[in-house]
Amino acid sequence: MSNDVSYKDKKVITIGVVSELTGLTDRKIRYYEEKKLIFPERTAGGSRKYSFSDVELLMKIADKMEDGIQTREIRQELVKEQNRATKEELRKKMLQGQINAHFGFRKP
Amino acid sequence: MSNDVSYKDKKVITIGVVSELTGLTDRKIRYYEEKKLIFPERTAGGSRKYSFSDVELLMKIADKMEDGIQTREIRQELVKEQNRATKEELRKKMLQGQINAHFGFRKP
DNA sequence: CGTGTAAGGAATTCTGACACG
DNA sequence: CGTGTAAGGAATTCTGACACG
Repeated sequence: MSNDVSYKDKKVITIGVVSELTGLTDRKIRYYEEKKLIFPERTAGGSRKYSFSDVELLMKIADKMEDGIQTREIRQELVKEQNRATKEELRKKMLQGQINAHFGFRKP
Repeated sequence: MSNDVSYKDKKVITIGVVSELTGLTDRKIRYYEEKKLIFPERTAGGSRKYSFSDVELLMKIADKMEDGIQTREIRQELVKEQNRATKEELRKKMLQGQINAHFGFRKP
């Protein structure tokens, strides 16, 4: 189905590199996780791993923090965005279902 | 000019994750570097950083090693590939030069 | 030649807490 | 609330070398 998202969403970057990439301190990055703004995966040993998408999101977060927006609000915005995205995807799937129902669909 | 290559070629993955991703031991990964097959960058502290392209290349290398090909030969193949790519790029640039010469080119 | 491994050390990351404001 | 920092510990990575084949 999807394609090159494989890289952008793969969680492979450790916090030190994320810190370099975003200019944020480790402390801030971990704090935003605590506040549910970001969700890294972990290595077997417990080290955090982030994706390029996470890095982009962290930069957006940094901008909003600079604007004086609280993590609470940012979190709400993110949840809303996520809901919009989920709904959109659902809408697409239902439409596809209609199409399949109309034109029929059999395995080859 | 180029576009989304930004992610694929960005060196951000530490050797432990690369090891997970490729199934190769750290020892092997470092050895292939010693043999000039792969060229990671370094963090300030000296840790190696790889790109997704590097990961892909390592998997290709692993395949060839399984086929009993020596690092020496693999290296030669890689250099040839690189030369082909460089030539191709040069060819494109020269062609573009011809086009600009013919149709003229002024800054707006 | 390609790879495992033990060795010693340095860099990286982790958590929980105190501090300030 | 958001962030810095010192603390102690564990996981990660590094290099050079010996071993085997």
